[in-house]
Amino acid sequence: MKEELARLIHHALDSLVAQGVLPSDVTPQVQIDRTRDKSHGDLASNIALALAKPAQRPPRELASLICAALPASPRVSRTEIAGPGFINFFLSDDSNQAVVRAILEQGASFGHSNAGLGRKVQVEFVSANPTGPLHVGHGRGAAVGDSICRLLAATGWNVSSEFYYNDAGAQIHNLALSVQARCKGVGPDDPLWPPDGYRGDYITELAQAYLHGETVDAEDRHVTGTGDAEDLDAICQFAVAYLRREQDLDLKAFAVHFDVYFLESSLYEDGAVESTVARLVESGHCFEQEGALWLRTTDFGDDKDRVMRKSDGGYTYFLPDVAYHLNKWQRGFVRVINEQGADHHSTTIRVRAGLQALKQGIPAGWPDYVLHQMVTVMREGEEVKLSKRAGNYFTLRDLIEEVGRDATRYFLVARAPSSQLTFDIDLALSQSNDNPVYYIQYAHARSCSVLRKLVEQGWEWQAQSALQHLHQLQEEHEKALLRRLDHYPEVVATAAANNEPHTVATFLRELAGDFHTWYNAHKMLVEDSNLRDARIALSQAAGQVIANGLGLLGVSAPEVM
RNA sequence: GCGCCCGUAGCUCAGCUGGAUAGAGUAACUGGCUUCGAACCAGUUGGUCGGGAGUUCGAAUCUCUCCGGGCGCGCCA
Repeated sequence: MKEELARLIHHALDSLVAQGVLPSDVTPQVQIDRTRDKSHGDLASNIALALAKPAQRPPRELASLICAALPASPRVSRTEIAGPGFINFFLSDDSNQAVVRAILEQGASFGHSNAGLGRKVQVEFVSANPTGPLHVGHGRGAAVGDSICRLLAATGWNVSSEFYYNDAGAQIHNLALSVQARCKGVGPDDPLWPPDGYRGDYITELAQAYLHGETVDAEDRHVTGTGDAEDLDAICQFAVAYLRREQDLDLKAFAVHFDVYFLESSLYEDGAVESTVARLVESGHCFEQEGALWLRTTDFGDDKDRVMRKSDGGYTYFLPDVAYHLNKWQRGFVRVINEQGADHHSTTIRVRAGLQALKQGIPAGWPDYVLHQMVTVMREGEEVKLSKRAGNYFTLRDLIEEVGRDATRYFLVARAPSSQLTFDIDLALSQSNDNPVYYIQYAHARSCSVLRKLVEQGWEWQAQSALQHLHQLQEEHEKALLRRLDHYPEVVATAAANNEPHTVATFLRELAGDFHTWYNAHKMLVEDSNLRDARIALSQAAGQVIANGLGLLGVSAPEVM
């Protein structure tokens, strides 16, 4: 519809140029917005305000000239000039009601588009090291990252989700030492306890499983404990598999799936790290100092240079990061989105700098980063501390078990990632019935319920014939709902383009509100069969869009609650 | 000290890449179920969009500056 209006306006502007009202050298950006207030019509353009200066005419006068030059369209019922010079467009009933037909015909694919053109996009998220349970911060990453995947798939991208983890570094060594200590009956308060050991209770359980010779089936590996407390390598293998499996279970409970698990160790095994170093040296952006090899990342906007290879010969994490992202580029992902906690934000400029130094033709802003701010968990008015090495965890699993998957996902994805999030457990528990997610699901359940009721009363309803009667929808509440539904494809497209799944959540809250308001104001199962058909069609359409939108957030749309 | 993020109603947060009178939820108060599901709806109260300056027809939104909070500043990952 916006395109249609833009075409009409361009047509009008052309004729004004021909009349000499407008100078011929202006190339206006025609902007068309949805109006916030329905008394301003359905759509509005600020074109007269923007062109007032080059045209040397007052905006309102110019607006009336533009309106006069607009070609007639069956989709526009009238125009109006308002405020400082806005042109407001009131769309025809046919135009507004057409969305119901589109929704019922397209069903689950309504709102989908093809902006991605089938191109390859990768979304990397969670990427927790297998050293402990997933906490709520990981949950936020999972909810946001997974929704971004769903949005991209809905907008025509060929999506691959990826989980990157370190299975061989210093933290993993600490993990193995911690498990070994527990195997030997050494606790955190013992002098023999490893200095940076993991103190959580899950380490004890892990050690027991290892000693009992349990077999662990994780997503990408299967390991049986040998029970040998002296074999640190065996302990390490088992511990990684064990915690991977725990994380798998959490992610499964959260309805999050990964296409690829990428191991940091593979970058060393296949020589990617070495070849990356060689290429960087070749680039001329490296230098040696105090026995270490540095990359001059300040050449690419970093505030200080970075060490790649330490004086002891080992690599810093920076280098595998660059090698990993080169690998992503080589796999053909024209777009990559890294969803991470904001505490990693300093890596963004570094990774991009490293990629630029490689001179592989990688765009300067590649990859995208979505950085979510910290999640603070409150319980009984106090902050729950999330310390990795202390025992007092509050895990993602705990949260899902307490408030449910749907509510957890909705809460974690409904806020802009750039805002800090306070997750109040008591609130989520005690007022779980007032959760926005239930409010939205209830609207969906109601639309299903009405259809059931209709059948119970012996009436029939068929989409095809109902669509003949859409002109019956004349109530203001119905028009508001139609406007909202029509907005949905644009919400999805914008959310996908900007990596902003929370805007879908906001939209759904508003849509559900429109639905509930209408539902309470007007009876659907009326005697007038034409009106009844039309209202059920609208109700079905609203239910469909709610289901589609919730699907993008990984939240279920139950038919009965 | 430097970098990134944030500051909007008592509380939790939206605000569509600069638009018209800044919105929801929650809390408080007042109403609405013999009628399709009251997990709902209608209404009232609640604001110096942290302060100040700038850019322009127009700023919560962009720029600068100050104040306040979070995160990060390692030859750790």
